[in-house]
Amino acid sequence: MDRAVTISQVAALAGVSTGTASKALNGRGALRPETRLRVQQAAEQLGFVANAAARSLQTGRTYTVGMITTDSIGRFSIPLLIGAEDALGAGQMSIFLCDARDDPIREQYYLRTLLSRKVDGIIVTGRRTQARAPIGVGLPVPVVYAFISSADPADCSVVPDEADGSRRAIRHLLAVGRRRIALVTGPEHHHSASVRARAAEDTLAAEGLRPAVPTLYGEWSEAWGRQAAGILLSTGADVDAVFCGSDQIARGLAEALTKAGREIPRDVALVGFDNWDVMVEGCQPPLTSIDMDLEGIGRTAAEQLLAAINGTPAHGQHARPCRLVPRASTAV
Amino acid sequence: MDRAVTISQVAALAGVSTGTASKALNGRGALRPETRLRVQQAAEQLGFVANAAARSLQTGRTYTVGMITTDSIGRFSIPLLIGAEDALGAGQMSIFLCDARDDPIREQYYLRTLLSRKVDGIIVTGRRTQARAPIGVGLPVPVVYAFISSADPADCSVVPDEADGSRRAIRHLLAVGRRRIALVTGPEHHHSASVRARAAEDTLAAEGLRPAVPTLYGEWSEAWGRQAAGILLSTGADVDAVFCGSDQIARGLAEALTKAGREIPRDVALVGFDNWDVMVEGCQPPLTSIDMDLEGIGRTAAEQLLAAINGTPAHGQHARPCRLVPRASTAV
DNA sequence: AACGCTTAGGAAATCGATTGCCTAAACGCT
DNA sequence: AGCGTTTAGGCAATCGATTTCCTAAGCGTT
Repeated sequence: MDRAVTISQVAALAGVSTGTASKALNGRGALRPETRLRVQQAAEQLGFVANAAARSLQTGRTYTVGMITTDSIGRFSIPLLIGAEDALGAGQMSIFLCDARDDPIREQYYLRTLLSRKVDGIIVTGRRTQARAPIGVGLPVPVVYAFISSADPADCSVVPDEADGSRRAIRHLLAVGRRRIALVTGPEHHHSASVRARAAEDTLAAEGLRPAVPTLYGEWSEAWGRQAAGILLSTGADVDAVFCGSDQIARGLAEALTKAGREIPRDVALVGFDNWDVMVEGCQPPLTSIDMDLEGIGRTAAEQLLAAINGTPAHGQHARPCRLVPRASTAV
Repeated sequence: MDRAVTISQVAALAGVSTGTASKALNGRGALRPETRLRVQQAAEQLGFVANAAARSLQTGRTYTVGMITTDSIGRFSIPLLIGAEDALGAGQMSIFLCDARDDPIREQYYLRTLLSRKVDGIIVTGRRTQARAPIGVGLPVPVVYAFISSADPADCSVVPDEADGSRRAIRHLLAVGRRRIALVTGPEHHHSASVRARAAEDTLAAEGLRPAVPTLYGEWSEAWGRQAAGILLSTGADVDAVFCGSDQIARGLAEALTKAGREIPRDVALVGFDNWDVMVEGCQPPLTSIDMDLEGIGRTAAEQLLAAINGTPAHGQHARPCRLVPRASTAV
């Protein structure tokens, strides 16, 4: 545990004033190249690292951003975080991660903390059931919502275009020759579930088709997928494909259908949603799925935040397209 | 975007000096209760939040810690992070999350950044095949390794006692009457795989038993689990239980065994490792598993870090016991 | 030689909060 | 009434780096 090195020590070693040392290290001012070099070597020798607090006190910038996950840090937050880090890391910014755990009190507490730390901006994220209330109004720093969206249209939100994902899934199933397509998804009150289902239905309708059976709403679990398989089988409906609201549902369905003697994809083709590695690869056969490109969303959100920090804020909701990743569960 | 409120504005509004305002807000000095209240109300009214940079410049403490994940932020990092946040949040500290992505250059870069931000301490985490080299020597702040351990025994590491987990798994299988137990796990060169396997073998040996077949090493995947099932069946060995090195392996095994007509747990009991919710619950039947209590490890690591920050550092490797979570796959 | 101009680098203010020291007022005591 | 003691709160230094302004030295020119 050494003692921290300050710029005055560097200046002293190089035989200059602290002001000159600062200029030398930051490439400012008019200095002889030789002096500059001398200071840099002194800094190197002492292992000098500038105190960020002192610097930000002077400059007003901290080069930090806060990331508040409103519900718990989960599977979805990781790629978002990685994407954001990518975009920010290049600009040398650090991220404060705050897990509000779906508690408004915690959320406001974290917001306060971030403001006291004078972050340059804030990214708000979380799994969405629907648009959320803005985290604050008249905040002294820009805020960008990622994955989740703000109810205030003046706020900047970056979200996946889930309807686009659904359309891709349905078009893909149609392209591989399926026509009797069923939809199995999560809770009806969940924004993602209803948006995805509706877009799928609309895409079918555009082809003059309807779901093979009325859309089945349930939960986001494998258990529900298995249960839904039973329901589908029991109706006797002649289904040749199922578009699922999540990979977990798809996987449960795959398991139960296989057990009941249906062969995937020959008898029934399957498409999931999320493209969650362990699920799509663990599924038998491997699962075709829709990828929301969460990393891209994280990256875009961070870029929007940087733009806002630099004075050119974007507004409104930015929907990013999804991507279909074909695998054996829909192979022709 | 309001302008930030400083303590001088609060002081002015309350009609006192900045020094007095500071004392009033921090409960220091000798002030009339009435004055204190007046300042507090002024602060409230203006929405004053102290500038953390200015404060830390003066006090030397930043109330922030850095968390560096050496390999990518993954499934294991989340509970660790949550645990750490728990322990630190209570003490009002914030966490800088840095993802080094298994790149030593990035790692050193992040270390530098954290030091410039004068974090009070650093938690290093990551999944590793074995103990890692210390992240730095003679650092000006305390460091605690979580989940992963440092090769330097003088460093403080908090890790799961994986051997303990294995013993619990084997004892549980013995307790439910199994004797012909097979072991299927990850790559032999992977520290966790070998430690878990060896502890399991030793526990069996202590009962005068040996694994039903030589330990099968492979990868940490469901695919390997399925493949291993095939191997077990083909040897014709009369196995009545399998202890797997991960939940994914166990799940693959469960699927393949069921398909081959074996009933779980009647014919073969299964124990996994990690207690990963989606795996243990998705498995049919639900999987008995070993929980390493990652949240507890994160919490303990943070507590150790706080202790070190407060001047009483711990040294050496602290192994924390695991927990067996019984489910249907080993039900009697 | 005297003047003006450029260049290199120093001195000091500044950012915002904390804190040690000091002083004026109020109080109690003889 | 006078003196010592307590109390309340102000003043100013401080943390470390940046930045503006300023000055001294060095140069060329006539």
